[in-house]
Amino acid sequence: MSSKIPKTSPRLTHRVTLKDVAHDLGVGMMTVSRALNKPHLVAEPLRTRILEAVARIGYVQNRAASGLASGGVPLIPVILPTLHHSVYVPLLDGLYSVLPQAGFEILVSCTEYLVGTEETLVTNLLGWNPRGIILSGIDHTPSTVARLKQAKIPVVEVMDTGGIPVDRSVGFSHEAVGITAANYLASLGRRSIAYIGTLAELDSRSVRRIHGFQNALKTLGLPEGLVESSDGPSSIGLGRQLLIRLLERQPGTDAIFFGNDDLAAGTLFECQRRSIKVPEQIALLGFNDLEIASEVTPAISSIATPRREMGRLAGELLISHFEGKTASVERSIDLGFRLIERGTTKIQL
Amino acid sequence: MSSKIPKTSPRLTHRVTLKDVAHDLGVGMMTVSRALNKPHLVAEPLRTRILEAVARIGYVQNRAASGLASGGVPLIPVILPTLHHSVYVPLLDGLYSVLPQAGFEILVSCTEYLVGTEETLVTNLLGWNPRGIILSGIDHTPSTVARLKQAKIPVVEVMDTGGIPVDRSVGFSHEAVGITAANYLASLGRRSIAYIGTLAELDSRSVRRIHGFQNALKTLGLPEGLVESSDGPSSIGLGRQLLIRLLERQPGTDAIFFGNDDLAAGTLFECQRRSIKVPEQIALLGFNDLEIASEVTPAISSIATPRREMGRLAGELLISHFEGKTASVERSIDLGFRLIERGTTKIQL
DNA sequence: GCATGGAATGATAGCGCTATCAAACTAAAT
DNA sequence: ATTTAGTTTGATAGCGCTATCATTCCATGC
Repeated sequence: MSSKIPKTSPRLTHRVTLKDVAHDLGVGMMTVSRALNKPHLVAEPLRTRILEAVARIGYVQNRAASGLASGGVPLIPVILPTLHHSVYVPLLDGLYSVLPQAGFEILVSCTEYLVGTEETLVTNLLGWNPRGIILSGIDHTPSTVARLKQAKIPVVEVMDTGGIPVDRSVGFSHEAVGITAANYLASLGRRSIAYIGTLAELDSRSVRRIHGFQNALKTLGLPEGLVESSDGPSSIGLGRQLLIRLLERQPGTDAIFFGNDDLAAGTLFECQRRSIKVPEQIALLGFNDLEIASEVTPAISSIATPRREMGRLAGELLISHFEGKTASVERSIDLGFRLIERGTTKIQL
Repeated sequence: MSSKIPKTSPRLTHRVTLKDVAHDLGVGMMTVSRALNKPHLVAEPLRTRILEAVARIGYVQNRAASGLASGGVPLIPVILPTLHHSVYVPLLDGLYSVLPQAGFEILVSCTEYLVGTEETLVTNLLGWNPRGIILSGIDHTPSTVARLKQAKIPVVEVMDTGGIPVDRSVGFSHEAVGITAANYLASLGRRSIAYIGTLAELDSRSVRRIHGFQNALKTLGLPEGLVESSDGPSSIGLGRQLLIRLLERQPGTDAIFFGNDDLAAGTLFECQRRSIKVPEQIALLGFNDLEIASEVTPAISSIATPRREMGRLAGELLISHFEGKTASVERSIDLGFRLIERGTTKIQL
């Protein structure tokens, strides 16, 4: 025995492998593999013995080996902008409500709106040979798009519509949101309407929202909406700060549309501190319908976005793709949005 | 053409492999692999040519193959309770501030406090052969612990201290938090002190906090603290509801300690709606020092927890382990916490 | 001139698993 | 009994990469 030194290095301590389980039972590796992955292909008595042995020995499938051998990993990477506010969490919820039960694992990554991050992430994530991928937004660098197409896997872009999706997209029109916001605030008789939001370099959705907003104001013959923005992540405190800056620049502002509800909440709190009457003096319209919007007093009017629904649908699109019945669905799905009137735009009885 | 049917199935379309790059340049695969993973081992002119070819051809490393061949994946899975509130996001920030630059990818999973999830997740995640793993909490099923030990990789448990860590732990004592809260509220002259929180089946940290809280009250000779809890995820709205239930059960409550700041905010909002004076009639003490606590008026006193620091330190512990200099550090690190007095416990000038 | 040694590159053998095909066995049909 | 078809199991060949060892090529020093 021990005649030769093994060719391979003494790796991290020897792990239990399929072979160990197979030897233990005196069956072939393939049978064990089947019992685990395609149980219906193994006859009952054997299958039970195998599963029992697997549990007893503590065998855990090596995902790298499995993925390599089978040419792909049952994994769906999701690239979100950030988790620093709760905006994208419902999207994950939606995904989690359908993908795991179809046998897919979800891998969450965030760009934090940093330039170049998406491309790096996409490249890395595709290295796993995932079965599909979910991105947020519809703006990607050309080489990112090339990579995605080269990967020949289904791609779903969420959170936005418009343009030609790489593969499929599920979202809503941010431009339309901006228009709706402007028209609504104008319909309340407001004339000096501003926008408060964050404006990270890569946040083209905000840009489109602002674009729609400004255009609608122009169409209405109203003065150009002042945009007060910062590049930090959206937060309550930032909403406070931006209001202060805004009022310095344009004290007569009588309505504000926000890029996110936490900003609106910050502004509301600052207004209360300064005894500015909301909505009498300034009307506030938030975005995303986060929990805080409905919980403060007065409750913040907001534009609700179908984030959970988007996640669910994105997941379902992928699943139906894998089941081969994908042709029927249109490539770009617009889920719309909903304006919710609350106390910061309407005087409550 | 098409003389033989290939032995292997026509996988997902042929991907660019290392071999393709090597052939393109007329060099060995190993040299390409080195140029990518250990650049210093490849002489300058060749290295540049290789990297150029890689970019031109669009080669992406197959992570499964790489992980299989090298006996592990530069991946650190992190198992958190939930992302449904922003409590754990700073922890991720801390991890992201150190692990990626050391070459590790982070894989986030959540248990959502569901029974059995952690064990399943640990099993699955270990299947990737990660180099280390980060868990939250110090309570795991025996078989989870067995699996972790069997994996022979560094494990860091965050968010809690006490007991014997599987490997290492970084956190603070929830029991001590409970004691501090009770003592502090009592020191303000409060006598009917309650607790409002969530109490998911697996949230042993809440249990320990409540335990410390109740014990401290007993030591002080105060009536047992009423616990009003729910098993849903913590939220502003839930804080409102739980206050309503609490006041029905014990109208004379003059101080409340919360399991999370969003609950405290909900209670504050409900108090304001009901014209209950805070802090005069009821003092509120939150937990975690979330942004909302400092932004509402009156600002909510809270117990700040070092979540970002925990993440950073957990990451650094792993890194130093890989660098072999791990012996010096104690196995369980207590980072403590900090009581922040604000308007909901002290009348502001 | 010829060892000596280091640096750069390449050939080879797996890593642990699954797809494939072949074999063995069973049951039904002829 | 013998074919036919279906079911169950096993042997084998990679998946694409990296660890290892062998080889080649130079510059040194004696």
